[in-house]
Amino acid sequence: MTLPLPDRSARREALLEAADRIVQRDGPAVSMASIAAEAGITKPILYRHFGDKGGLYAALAERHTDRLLAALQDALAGAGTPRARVERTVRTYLATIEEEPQVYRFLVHSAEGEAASAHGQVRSFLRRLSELLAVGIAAELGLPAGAFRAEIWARGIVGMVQAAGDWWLLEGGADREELVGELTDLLWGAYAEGVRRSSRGGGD
Amino acid sequence: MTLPLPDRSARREALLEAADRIVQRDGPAVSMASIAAEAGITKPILYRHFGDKGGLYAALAERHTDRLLAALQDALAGAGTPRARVERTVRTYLATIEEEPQVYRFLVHSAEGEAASAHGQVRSFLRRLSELLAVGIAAELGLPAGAFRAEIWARGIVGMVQAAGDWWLLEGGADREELVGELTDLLWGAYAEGVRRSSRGGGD
DNA sequence: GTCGAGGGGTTACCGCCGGTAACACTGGCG
DNA sequence: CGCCAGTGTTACCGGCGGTAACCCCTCGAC
Repeated sequence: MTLPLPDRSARREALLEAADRIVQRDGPAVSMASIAAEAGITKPILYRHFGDKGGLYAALAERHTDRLLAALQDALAGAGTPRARVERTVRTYLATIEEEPQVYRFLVHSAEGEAASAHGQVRSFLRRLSELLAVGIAAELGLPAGAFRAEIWARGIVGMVQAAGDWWLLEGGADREELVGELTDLLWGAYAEGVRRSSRGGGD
Repeated sequence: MTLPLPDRSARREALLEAADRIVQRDGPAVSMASIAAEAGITKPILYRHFGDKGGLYAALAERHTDRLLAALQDALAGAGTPRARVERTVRTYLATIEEEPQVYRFLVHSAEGEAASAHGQVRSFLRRLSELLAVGIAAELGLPAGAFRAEIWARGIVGMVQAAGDWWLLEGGADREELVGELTDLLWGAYAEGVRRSSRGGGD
């Protein structure tokens, strides 16, 4: 391997996959030593690659976050009536957290306290999702970027779906379609009210 | 003091107040040693009183949770139109988290990971709030206790307000009344849609 | 071939945490 | 006086995140 990036990058990728395995097996509260053991190396190598625990968590979260956000964006931006798009997005979210609950727990739980890396804040999954949604909502309602209303709505909607999904997940995870229906109704009601109010005037 | 509870209870109260001071000063991630130092004693006494860190956190959270839940219940159950009651409840919630952000952070953050006491799960603030709201919603919609819809709604509503409030708080905390208005609109729209759908049939 | 230089890897450590065992002090009681 | 119970302390354990110091293997220069 005499590539521009000899094997640093591949090594890093392998380490992240090892970390991923161990997180999926033992949950998000995992020690650096156990990750290193899973990767067949020792701690200092991990630290040379990622700086500190926050750095590793951030790198690990970024991969999953990118993937999940892309899926959600596709679901929301696809074809269909607005209501169908909302429903599809909710379904995508719930299906993902049901299929990979450990990943989901890691993403939601990691940014709180654990993953405050030394160099710069880690924009967590929920934060990035909210930011994306805020842009979409502002566009949908004809509000300027960064409008207070759009920001609040995005945070509120994300929080609603996250909280409901969280409860549903640890309650057993049955009846996914029923949950999709309920959440879509809730969001749709809120959305309709918002459109009504927004078209009535008062942007920011 | 020759009361039925000699001074065990008073001592415990004093320890909790010391813990409260130190949490309000240093945030929710506080060591047992520093709490003990603030109380003027050493660690083993703390452990004799509360078992483990989770026990102390649970006792500390319970006081604040009881108080906050009572205030919210009063706000929701008071006089006025349904919309006014929702608005008043949201305002109460936001005012509280604005006035005591450290307490709020402690309540929301503590139950996640840190405060899993050895003897029994700690029903966190958000969980208790959701349970209360679920009962109220089920009654309001004429659904049986524990109905899936009421549970989902309660979790979703709590999550929405919590997420929006959280963002607003760390974004500077300006314009509380505007946030109250936005959240009330959102919740009201969702609620109206739900009533419509619920009266149309389909309970659980 | 021999010798340095360098870098990937390890061991062994630090300080802090939650949690606990074992000991010291002090007062009542026969 | 000896004894006991309770209360508080010191001193420790294992494990964590994080790091310093060393070790050894390779590679190029002479």
